Amino acid sequence: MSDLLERLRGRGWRLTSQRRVVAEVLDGEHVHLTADEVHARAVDRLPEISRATVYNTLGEMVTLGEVLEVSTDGRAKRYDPNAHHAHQHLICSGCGAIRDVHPQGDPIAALPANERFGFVISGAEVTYRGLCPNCR
Amino acid sequence: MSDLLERLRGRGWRLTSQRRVVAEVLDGEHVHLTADEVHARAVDRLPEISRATVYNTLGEMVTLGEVLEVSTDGRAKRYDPNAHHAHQHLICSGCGAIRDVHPQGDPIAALPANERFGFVISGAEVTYRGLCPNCR
DNA sequence: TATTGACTTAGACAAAGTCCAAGATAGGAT
DNA sequence: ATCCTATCTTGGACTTTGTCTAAGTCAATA
Repeated sequence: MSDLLERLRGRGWRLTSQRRVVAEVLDGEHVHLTADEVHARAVDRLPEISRATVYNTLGEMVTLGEVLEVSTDGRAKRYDPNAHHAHQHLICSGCGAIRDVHPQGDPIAALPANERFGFVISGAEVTYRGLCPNCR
Repeated sequence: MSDLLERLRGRGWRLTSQRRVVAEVLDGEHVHLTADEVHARAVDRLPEISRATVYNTLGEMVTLGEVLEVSTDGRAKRYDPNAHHAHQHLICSGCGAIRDVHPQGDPIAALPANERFGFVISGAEVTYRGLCPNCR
């Protein structure tokens, strides 16, 4: 069983075939899929799995902090199973390709106290935009 | 006429009443409105303006670099007329409030060459998350 | 293996955004 | 000043993305 499922089971999740398949799809390809892309791949393995279940399952994984939601383009959300390794994203403005990247330093440290307006900061997401070698 | 409209006119835009109203709405409130919120406010001034025109107009302003699109929560895109002053966003996880913030340093400089994968980087967006004083 | 609350399903619904063909109009040409 | 025409706008249908509900199913415990 994948690490992901094992962690979820440890939190009281029922281990259903549907959840297993969603986890396998996320673990299997290290790309950033949309919910409907996850559903399409899940259907290959479990033809009767419903869209609602895929949406529910992804949402729960996000709530439990096992998967990250990435809003890349204002269209469909994408799901990133790499939640336990801090990283940011680099997106090609031409073809939409996404790479995980690791900038130096902590972006939160770059925000001075007088720019925090009394907020308690919990995180920072950095999205780099550019053109990949193919689209240049 | 607003600076925004003047710049757009300089680029060959026809100055229609609809575009004037959209620009006025964006200039008038320095908040980050969704397209439908812009439409609702535009209807107050020009009752027959259509949703499609508001979407078109905002999209063109974004293409021309006069307005920024901000994907805050994976739902509706928000539009930020402050495109000519570099800034980032701080979003309250509780109530969704958005503040413009100005972190120190250039986030692009934090991405080492060996993490660029041959991309030509054109920009970086930083989204800080946290809880505002009211939601704490 | 019986029970039960959690899970899944299909389909309706909602929200956000795009597309199209027909009509209107800004701004240059006359 | 008026005409012309490419550009712009409109309403409505359509698509995409996501949520909700009620009824049926099943994993895990006893």
